[in-house]
Amino acid sequence: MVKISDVALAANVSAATVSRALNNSARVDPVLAARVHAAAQQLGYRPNAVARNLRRQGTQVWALIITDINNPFYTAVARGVEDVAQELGFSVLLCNTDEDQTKQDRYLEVAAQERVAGVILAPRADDSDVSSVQSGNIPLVIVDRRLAQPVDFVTAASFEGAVMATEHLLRQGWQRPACITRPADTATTEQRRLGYEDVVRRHGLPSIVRHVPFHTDSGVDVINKLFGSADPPDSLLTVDAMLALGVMTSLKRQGLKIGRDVGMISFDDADWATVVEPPLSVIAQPAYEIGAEAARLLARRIKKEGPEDPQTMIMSTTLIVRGSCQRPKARKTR
Amino acid sequence: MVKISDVALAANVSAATVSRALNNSARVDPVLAARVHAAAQQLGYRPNAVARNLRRQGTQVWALIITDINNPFYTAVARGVEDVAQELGFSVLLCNTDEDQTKQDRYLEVAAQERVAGVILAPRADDSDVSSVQSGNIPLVIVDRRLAQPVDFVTAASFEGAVMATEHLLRQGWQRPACITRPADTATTEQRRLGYEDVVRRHGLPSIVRHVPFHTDSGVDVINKLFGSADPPDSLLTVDAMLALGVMTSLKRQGLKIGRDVGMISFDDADWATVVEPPLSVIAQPAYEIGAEAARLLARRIKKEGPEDPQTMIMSTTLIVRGSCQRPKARKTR
DNA sequence: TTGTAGGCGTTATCAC
DNA sequence: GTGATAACGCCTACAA
Repeated sequence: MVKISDVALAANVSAATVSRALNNSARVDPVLAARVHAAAQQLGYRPNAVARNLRRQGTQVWALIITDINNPFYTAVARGVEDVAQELGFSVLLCNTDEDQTKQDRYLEVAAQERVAGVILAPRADDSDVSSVQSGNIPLVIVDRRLAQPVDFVTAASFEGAVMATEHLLRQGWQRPACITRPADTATTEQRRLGYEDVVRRHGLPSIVRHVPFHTDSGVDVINKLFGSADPPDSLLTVDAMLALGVMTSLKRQGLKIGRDVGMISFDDADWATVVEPPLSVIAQPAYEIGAEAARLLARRIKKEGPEDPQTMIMSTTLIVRGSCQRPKARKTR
Repeated sequence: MVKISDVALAANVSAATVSRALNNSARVDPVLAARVHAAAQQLGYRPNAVARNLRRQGTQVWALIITDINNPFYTAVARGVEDVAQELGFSVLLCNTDEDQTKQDRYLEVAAQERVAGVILAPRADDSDVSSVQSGNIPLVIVDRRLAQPVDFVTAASFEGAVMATEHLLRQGWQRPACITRPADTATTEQRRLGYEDVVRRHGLPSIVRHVPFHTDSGVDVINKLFGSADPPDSLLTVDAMLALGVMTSLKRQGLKIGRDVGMISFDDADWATVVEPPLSVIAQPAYEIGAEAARLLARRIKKEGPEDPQTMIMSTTLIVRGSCQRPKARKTR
C-alpha cells in the first residue's frame, strides 16, 4: 500500500511537504503542492488513518451503541446522531447490543481501546458499567435510559407520556387499563410504569402491570394469560413498539378486536402504526431530535465547551390519537 | 492515559514482557506475568488499539455498509453478519448510507483509510464505485444488490421469488397484477421486475410497472394515480417492505380493501406483516443467512482460504401465503 | 525467559 | 517555505 514517502519520492519533495500539502495546512509553494497532488492521485495514495490517529492522539470517529437495531425508536435516534455528526466532520459507527450486557461491555471496551472521539450509549440497564470509556476520558452521552450515576443524558418525558396515555384511555371510557412494560432495571420503561400507576391510583383503579423480558415472544404469552384470567383488563398501554406488535398478535389470535373489545395505546410511532387496523394510537417520542441533541452535546464535550457538570435534557412527548383507543359508546360495562 | 511503559515500570519489568504477558504469547515467567496483570489492573491499563493496529498492520474490525437502517431486510442481514463476526473475534461497525451515493462513498473511503479488515457492502446502485477498498486490497463482499463488476456476492433469488409471487396472484384469480418497484439502477429490484414481467408476458397479460424512488412517499402518489386511472390493476407486487407500507397507506385512503378489492404480495417478511389486516402475503428472503454467509465468505477471504475467483451465492426465497392475496370466489371479473 | 532496539506511517517541531 | 528528525504506543526479531 502506497505511503507518504512513496508520494514524496514521486513528487521529488520531502515527506513533510507531502503531509503539509495534502492537509493544506501551513504555507506550501503552489507548484510543489500541485506536484504532490498529482503524484498522490496517480499513485492512488490513501492516507493511513491508523498512523494518523496515533500521531495526532485522536480520532474523528464516534461510537453509537444501541440496544436494538430493529426498534424504530433507536433507528430514528441513529439518524439524528448521524446527521449532526456528518455536519461536524465525524463518522458514526453504529453498534448493536441486542439488549445483551456482554455485547454492550465489549463494544464499550472496543470503543475505549480504539480511542474513539466520543460515545453515545443507550444502555441496557440503569446499572450498566461505563467505566471503560470514562476511565479513558472519552466523552460519553447517555440516551433514552438514565444511568444511576450522574452523566450527560438525553431522553423523552416518559412519565408524563404515560400519564397522558393512561388518562386518555380513561377519558375514552375504558375502566381497567393495564400496563405491559419491560424489566424493572430499564429506567425509561419504569418511568412509564410509574406514570401509568400514578393515574390509576388517583382514579382508585387497580394497577395491572406485567413485565416482559426482552428477546422473548414480546408479550404474546403474557397477554394470552392476562386475557384468559378471570378479571382481565379492558385496555392496554404498551411501553414500546415491539411490545405493541406482540400484544396485537396475541389479541388477534384470541379474536379480540382492538378499538372495540380492547383499547390500546403504545409508546413510539412506528412506521407501521397507521396501516394496522385500527390504526394505533401512540405516544410519540422525538427520537430524531433526541439523537441530534445528544450529538450536539457530545460535540460540545469534545470541544470542552459549555458547563462542566452533567447535563440532562428531557424532550416532550406527543399524544397521537388514532383508532385503537376508541371505545364504542353503546358498550355495556364488563 | 496509562501506557505499556507505565505498567512495565510498576511491575518492574520491561515493556516487552508486559506485552508478552498481556497477549499471553510466548513463555513468560508466571510470577512476572502475575505482577504484570496486577499492575495493569491497578493502573487501569487499556491497550491502545490504534498503536497496536499500526504495528500489526491490521485491524480486527469489519465495516458493514447498508443503505437503509429502517429496512427490516437489512437489519436482519446485519444480525447475521454480526453473529458470525463475533464468533471469529471481529467487531462489526454498521454504517448507514440512507440510499445516498455520497454517504456510501464517504464510508467506503473511511473504511479504507481506517484499514478495516474487511467490508460488506449493500451498494446503492449497480455501478457503485468500490475502488477505494479494492485498491487498498481490503476484502470486499457485496450483499443484496449485484455490482456490474465481478466481485464476491451473496443475495436471494429475486427473479424466482418474483415469479412465484406473480404466479400465485394469477392462481388466485387476479387478472391484472402490477409491479411496484425501485429505480432501474438497483440490480435486485430489477430482477424482481423481470420475474414479474416474465410471468405476465407468458400469460399474455399487460405489464404494469411503476418505479418509485427511494426517499419519497414510498409510493403513495404512484398508487393514487394508478388506481385513479381508467384501467387500474387488480393486484400488486411490491418489491420491498417500505413500498408495501406506502402502498397499503394509499389503498386504505382510497377505501380499497386488500384481499377483497385488491390482491397484494410483497417481498420481505417484516415483523408487522402478520398484524396488518389482512395479514400480508410475502416472499421471504433468508436475510439473516445472507448476512451470515457473507460474513463467512469475508472471513475466508481474510484468511486467504478457498478459491480465488469471485464467488456468487444465491439463496432461495420462500412464498408465505397469508390473507392479502386472496381473491373472493364469487367476485365478478372487472 | 527477559530485555533492547527498531519500526509501523504520520505529523509537529525545529533548524535552515 | 522546506527538509530532517523525533515521537505517538505497541510489538517482535534478535541478542543476552
